[in-house]
Amino acid sequence: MLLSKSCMYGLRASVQLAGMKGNTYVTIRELSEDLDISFFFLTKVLQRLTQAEILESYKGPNGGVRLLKHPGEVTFLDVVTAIDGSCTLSECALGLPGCGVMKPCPLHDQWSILKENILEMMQNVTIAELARRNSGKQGLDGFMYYLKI
Amino acid sequence: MLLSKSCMYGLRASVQLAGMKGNTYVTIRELSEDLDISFFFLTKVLQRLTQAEILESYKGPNGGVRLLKHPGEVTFLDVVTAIDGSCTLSECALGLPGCGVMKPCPLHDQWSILKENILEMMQNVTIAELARRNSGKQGLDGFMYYLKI
DNA sequence: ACATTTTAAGACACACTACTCTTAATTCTA
DNA sequence: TAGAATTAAGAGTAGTGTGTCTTAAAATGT
Ligand code: SF4
Ligand code: SF4
Repeated sequence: MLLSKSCMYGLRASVQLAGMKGNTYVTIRELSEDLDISFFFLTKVLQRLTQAEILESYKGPNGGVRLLKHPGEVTFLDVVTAIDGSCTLSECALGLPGCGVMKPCPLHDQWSILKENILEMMQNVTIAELARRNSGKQGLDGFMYYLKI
Repeated sequence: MLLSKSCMYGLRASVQLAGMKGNTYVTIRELSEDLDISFFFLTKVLQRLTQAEILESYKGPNGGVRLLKHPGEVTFLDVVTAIDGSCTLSECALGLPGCGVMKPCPLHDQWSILKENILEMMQNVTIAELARRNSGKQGLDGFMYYLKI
């Protein structure tokens, strides 16, 4: 699996938040129900996004989490690195000690291109764009489309 | 990490074997020392390749493992699937339940192309080709180049 | 002040990967 | 036939990711 489950959950939550009108606090309980993710686990994941200053949290009644930055300025990669650390793409094909550009493994030329493509996509796609693509499917809001039925 | 350690080790061993003259049995002990991999762990990994009929093993003195097929007919993907099962690429970006072509997630169009590129590379690159690219580096055989110095 | 709502933080269990070691089975050689 | 070499199979350990729960802290409203 390229991305960890924590990452996927964080992405789903971020996109869901980006797709909501206004930027009010949403409870993690509500998010977890909409996205069909364990409340306890999602709480842990979103704490990392809060620490990374991608989300902002507020305790107490009417509290919850919300996006701290404009969704157009938060990239797919931002969320992934906030959760999984500096990306799962650091090592790769043969995982040789001390490999790299100076000492490329026999797959490096091809592999580094593929890796670059993935990284580029992650850097170019914002959660605002994902939310936009995700809106208005069969009248169901956001990810409900996938989960219901 | 895209590939498991077991996979990387299996690939390194396969490429090393493909790069050797003749197709004689090589002891796992020797392979483990050349590739700087734990003997015990490499034994486990290579057992899977033997079960998958990519390698052939022979017990006793002068025994060891060797390639069963011609290295030009064993792809990168063959080795990966033999070890990690039907590939780490099955799920991906958002890992939504019931997603896919009919119900694409907001990243599917871009992501499926990247995924296809990786799969294509894995299917097109044989261990013979990797061994060829890996030969004759600074006079050191195969992966010794990376490990020594 | 007090009860309620909500996130934060930490402890815990489970599964899986990575790794280690022991024993059994097979084969060769003397 | 005895002993050494070698892989096969299985048990055991450590660490990490995933998931659950409990307690603490903060904010609200009465
Ligand atoms: S040489 Fe390049 S492709 Fe090969 S393992 Fe290192 S970073 Fe990856
Ligand atoms: S819709 Fe496509 S890209 Fe998205 S998670 Fe499913 S298979 Fe992956």
